[in-house]
Amino acid sequence: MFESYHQILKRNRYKVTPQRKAILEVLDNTRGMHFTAEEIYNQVKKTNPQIGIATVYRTLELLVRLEIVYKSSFDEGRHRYEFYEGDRHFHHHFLCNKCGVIIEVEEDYLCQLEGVLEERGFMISNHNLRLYGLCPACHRKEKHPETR
Amino acid sequence: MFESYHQILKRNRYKVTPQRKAILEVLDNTRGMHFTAEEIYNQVKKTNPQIGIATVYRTLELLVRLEIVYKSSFDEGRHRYEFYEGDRHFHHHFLCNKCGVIIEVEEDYLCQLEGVLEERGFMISNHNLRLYGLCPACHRKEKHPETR
DNA sequence: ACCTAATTGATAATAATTATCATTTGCAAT
DNA sequence: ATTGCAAATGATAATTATTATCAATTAGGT
Ligand SMILES: [Zn+2]
Ligand SMILES: [Zn+2]
Ligand SMILES: [Zn+2]
Ligand SMILES: [Zn+2]
Repeated sequence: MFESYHQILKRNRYKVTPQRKAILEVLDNTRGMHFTAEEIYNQVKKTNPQIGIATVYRTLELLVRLEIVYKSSFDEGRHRYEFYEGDRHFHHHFLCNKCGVIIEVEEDYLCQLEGVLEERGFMISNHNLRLYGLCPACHRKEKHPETR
Repeated sequence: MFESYHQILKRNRYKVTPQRKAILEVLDNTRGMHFTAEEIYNQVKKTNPQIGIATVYRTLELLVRLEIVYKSSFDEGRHRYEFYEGDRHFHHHFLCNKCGVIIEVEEDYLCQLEGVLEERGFMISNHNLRLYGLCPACHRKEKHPETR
């Protein structure tokens, strides 16, 4: 599984450097999280203190190009990265307006809409859906404020 | 209709300046379009050559705060603005991978997904969906390249 | 062990957006 | 109509995420 990223790099004639391995390891250890380049940089520095942030940006772009990593914007003025789990139709993200948590939503439910559009002549290759509101914890607190 | 924006500004004790009127007018004349701050700046300069781009940014932020204007990111490294048509559940956007056109999609089709999440304890207040692929024109050309 | 093109780290450059601040102005009260 | 002043503006500096540059280092094939 971790070996396979090694293979993908070799197959595309990219070198397997300690920096690239360290960045892949951080991403692998934080599945389900959505980290910024700087957050990944700070994680990687723990094991590779000499690494430069330019290498982190370059490596992330490479991994995005190789479709190993998915790059998202949640409109915060910077990007977040996570392992690409291999679905062309990627999972959705729920963002809590109160606590800021990002929760992944695996259900698709867009097939119907995409079907309508394809009947209309579109070809849909991907989608990006963000849902906003209150996560269950914040929603519960809002309904029962006395339990705070 | 244009009067109402005047009213909204006054009601919230903001001054109705020529710059704000000019920016609202540009947005009003380009409904269905999705312009960047700079594009709006260039439009407004035609009637108000003295305007500064800082005023455009400030006014757009104000209008977003007043929920008159909606601000979107299409991951191009800058934002785009359009009149908020008053729906809390905003229309979707289709982006053509080939010609770059942005087409609005009015159909919702997210109620089912949002219902599932609300059963799970979430409260969904808004969503943001971007669809990617080929617009009908580009899709047709791809299927019949000889007609180019 | 050697060679060389790829990679790295430091840092400068870029570009969108925001902050600063002196000047101007909308508008409410006179 | 005139005045007073907080709000708004325009010019521009600052900020911030990201990209480009380039000399030094290194992975991986020979
Ligand atoms: Zn929450
Ligand atoms: Zn995710
Ligand atoms: Zn197209
Ligand atoms: Zn739109």
